[in-house]
Amino acid sequence: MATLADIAKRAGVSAAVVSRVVNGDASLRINQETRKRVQSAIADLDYAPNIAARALRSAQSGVVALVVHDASNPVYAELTRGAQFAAAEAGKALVLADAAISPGIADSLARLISGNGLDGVVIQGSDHEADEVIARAARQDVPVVALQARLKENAHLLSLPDAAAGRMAAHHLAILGHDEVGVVATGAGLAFTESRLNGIREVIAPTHLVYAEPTIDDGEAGFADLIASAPQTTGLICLNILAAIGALRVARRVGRRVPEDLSVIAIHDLALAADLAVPLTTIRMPLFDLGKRAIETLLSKPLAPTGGTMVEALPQLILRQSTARAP
Amino acid sequence: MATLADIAKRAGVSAAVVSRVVNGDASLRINQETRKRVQSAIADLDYAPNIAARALRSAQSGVVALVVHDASNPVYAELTRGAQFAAAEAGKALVLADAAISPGIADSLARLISGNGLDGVVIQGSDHEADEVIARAARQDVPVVALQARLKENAHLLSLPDAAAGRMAAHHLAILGHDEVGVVATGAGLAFTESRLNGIREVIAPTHLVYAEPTIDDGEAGFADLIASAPQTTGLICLNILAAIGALRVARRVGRRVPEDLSVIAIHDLALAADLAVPLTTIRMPLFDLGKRAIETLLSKPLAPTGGTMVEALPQLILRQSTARAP
DNA sequence: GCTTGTTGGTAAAGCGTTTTACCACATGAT
DNA sequence: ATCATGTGGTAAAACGCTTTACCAACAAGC
Repeated sequence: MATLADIAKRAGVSAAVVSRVVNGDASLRINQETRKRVQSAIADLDYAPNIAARALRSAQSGVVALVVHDASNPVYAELTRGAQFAAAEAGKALVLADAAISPGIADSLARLISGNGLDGVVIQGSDHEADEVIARAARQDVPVVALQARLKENAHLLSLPDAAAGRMAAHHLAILGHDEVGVVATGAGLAFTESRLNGIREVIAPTHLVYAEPTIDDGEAGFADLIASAPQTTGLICLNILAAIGALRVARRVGRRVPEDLSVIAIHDLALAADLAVPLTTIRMPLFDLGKRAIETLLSKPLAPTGGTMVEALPQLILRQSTARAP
Repeated sequence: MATLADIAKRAGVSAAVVSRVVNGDASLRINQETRKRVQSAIADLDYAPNIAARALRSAQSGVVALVVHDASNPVYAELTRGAQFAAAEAGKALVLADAAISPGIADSLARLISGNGLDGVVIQGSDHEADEVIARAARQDVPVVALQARLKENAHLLSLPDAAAGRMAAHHLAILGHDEVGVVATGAGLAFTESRLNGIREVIAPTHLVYAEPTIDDGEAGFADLIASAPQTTGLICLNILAAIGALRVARRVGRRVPEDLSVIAIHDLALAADLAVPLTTIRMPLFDLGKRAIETLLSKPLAPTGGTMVEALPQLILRQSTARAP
């Protein structure tokens, strides 16, 4: 409502002074009296700088975007929270874009980016849309942090400790004596999937591997295939907890008792995992940290150029009742 | 990168023409040839209008905010998705603010609002922070849609069919013959809680009522109280599914079999409800619609002034295995 | 020759900030 | 007097767009 000029008039100074007071310009030499006058004028008139004018002048929008490919996946809720936390901390607004829910989101983002409406974008998933957004961002010198993706040109890559998670899951089954271990993998062809699988392979050699989408339904189908072709399986690692829940459904249907006949461990944790028909043993991943670090990395100047880093926090084994000694 | 002036120069016209072409100004009389020239200049230079300049000039930011009080609550994920859908549809960016995760979010929002950075805000929950935001928005003529709240000055209220949900839940237990029905209510003092309770009371008279927060832990504590003071209870209505999951934990702990000894029905549905130790019978609420309608209402001109409406979609009974005939 | 209308545009004033340069004035030292 | 040295500011030009008015040129009607 009130503008810089209004404040200036009321305080009997020029707009420039007000601007520099508001922004805490250290190079401004000002009398304490004058500064007080300006400050009370600001308080009196309840002044707040116009966002658009500031953005126009300074070529900084104060907005960052988080693109996820499916926000309804509860696993990513933590990620989003972490990102929100860091964005709030940095005084930036976070806009959320869900590729699944908003078709053509890549276009809108591209328009935002081209129009200088974004100070940075965090992008999760590495499909065609993501590539498009990254390319666009690169041309405008908008920093990009890619999560859990393959190393890209023009983007800083941030990863979870996926190999460690794989190792942990495999190790847990190994010490329980399982030597017929199947894997339901999700995210075929994605970098983090490979890391998890490599982690597993460092410890044991899985006897069977199927790919599925990270959903309950698809985990169901995937594990049905697996158990049909490898009925001797006594241990199962699911790279995603939703897929594991699907697998649990199948196990019950085909009469495998969990954990007596079959041990199941999943990557990613959920509060509700404790309340499932069989409380699920999981590897909790530091997703909050991932989201937080993503925004922090994005906003750090200078942005580490096209590098790759991993969040420091470690995965954590959450022991519940879906795993036991091999029969 | 390219500006209006660049396009104008390349097409041999004035910037005004380019602007009006870009915005599809119907009152612009222009030769087809000229229009083509402008359009190809735009394509050639890959022009996109500068968001900030446009926002400054037109006093419209193209951004709407959605404030939820806890985004980690899976129940509200659907709400958020609906809002995103509608925002994308309308070509607006949606910024997400989580009161739980970002302390002082009210202040940041206030600053955004005062700085003309928001075209509207949807706010869920009705605590002090919410009131503050609403008051601020009102002073700047920024439209507000309040969800599931008490009717406010200066805000348009949008509700779920809460009374119907209450009726449905109660009716379901009633026809199963339950006459000792307890209620774990959430959101003490909130309007939608009262509506749900009223809906229940239209059908049956609950024999016992406790209040809890809509979390698993609190549901646990709440139902523990209830069953201690009203051990004859055979039917339980939880106004929130997380609370119901907590109640299920207690039931197991104290040796009440669900549904043989105790029938449990909850408001709000979750995909995972089917995979719980006892698959939970629920009333699914049209949360996606609520989010979608919220944004649509916000953006409709003129905004229905300070009224109240309800989403049209009805609650839906999702029958699973936590309810049965009264013993 | 005058009005009247139509076509196809243009000029220029902002919108509210930020920032770079510049400057008036006072004080003290030479 | 003059020169330096602060002190405490100011002027004005952008930033890129939208929009209101206005207008030149030409044709048609009479």
